[in-house]
Amino acid sequence: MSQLLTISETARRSGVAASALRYYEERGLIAAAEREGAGNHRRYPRPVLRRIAFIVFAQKVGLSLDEIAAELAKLPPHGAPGRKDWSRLSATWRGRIDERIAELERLKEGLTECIGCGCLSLDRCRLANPDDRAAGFGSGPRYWLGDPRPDPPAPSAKD
Amino acid sequence: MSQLLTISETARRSGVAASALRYYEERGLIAAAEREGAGNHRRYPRPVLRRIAFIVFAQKVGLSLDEIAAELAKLPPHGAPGRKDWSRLSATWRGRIDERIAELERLKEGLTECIGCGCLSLDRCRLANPDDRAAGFGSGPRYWLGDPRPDPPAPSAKD
DNA sequence: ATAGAAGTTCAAGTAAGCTTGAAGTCAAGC
DNA sequence: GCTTGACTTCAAGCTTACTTGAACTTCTAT
Repeated sequence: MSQLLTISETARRSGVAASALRYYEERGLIAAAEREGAGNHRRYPRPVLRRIAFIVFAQKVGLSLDEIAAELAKLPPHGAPGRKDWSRLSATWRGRIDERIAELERLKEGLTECIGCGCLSLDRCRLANPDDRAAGFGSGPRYWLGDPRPDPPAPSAKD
Repeated sequence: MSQLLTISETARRSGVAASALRYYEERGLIAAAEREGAGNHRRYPRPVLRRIAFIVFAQKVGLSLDEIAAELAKLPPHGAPGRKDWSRLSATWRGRIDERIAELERLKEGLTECIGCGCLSLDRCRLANPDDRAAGFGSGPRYWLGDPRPDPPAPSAKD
């Protein structure tokens, strides 16, 4: 077993399906070595495993593949993120994670206060919890996802 | 303006697009009143607004429309959840929210410990952070989403 | 030399949660 | 009575992140 890994070995060792690896390659997140002399088969240099670990981790943080691709593009094509890359990223990611946690905390509050009271008012909830879907959490109706509201909520009888 | 709301009014007041409301109705999450005498136009009883608020909130908590439908099915067709429904639900939901928060905290830890050290090892990350994608957080490669691993990670040279 | 495992590409399918478009109906105001 | 806008249904499209299948090639072991 050489320096270069076959796709199935990479899949086995990373825990990511071969089809996903091909997909990542197509999207430019990872790259195989020259295929010369390998009969058109992919051969991945070992550091690809770190790149894959990076991808999986970043997805858990909530980044899309596009965003991850943008980060990986700052590295050499076959390089994996090192210490300094991490210190740069970890600040950003930590911020993102904290935002998500904060959102969840607000939801928990809403569970008792805004909604537990029995009013379950959209107006109130929106006040207590404005625009917090922007982080790409869940899917939901598109208005709430950052589209411009066509009309502000009418100041009407409580519903 | 009567007891019954048109779809566009409901949309405006709930902040949810009319198309989404029709979709919710199709999925059985909400129901219009009899359409007799309204020329086949939908008329929603006022409590639908609370049901919609419920739906939006539940989505933020991370429930799928199927799960939300299951909850709403326990209510009368035009009724909105009241105090007692909430106290039943809030325990469950709070648990879910707490799980997600815990996962995010683990990720934050991984940011410094497991990965910040420079190893960025899949094996280590998996040990520190096992199977935590089950909550439907993010998408990622399917193996990590609860599919059986075809093979345990080989105890090999560190990568 | 040849079976069978593993690899390749490309197109199409999947899932969720909607949105959009086409084609037609209904209703209110002038 | 006619236009305009709101409404209807139904089918198809969109997005993300992959998976699956078909048809074919290549490596590995016997």
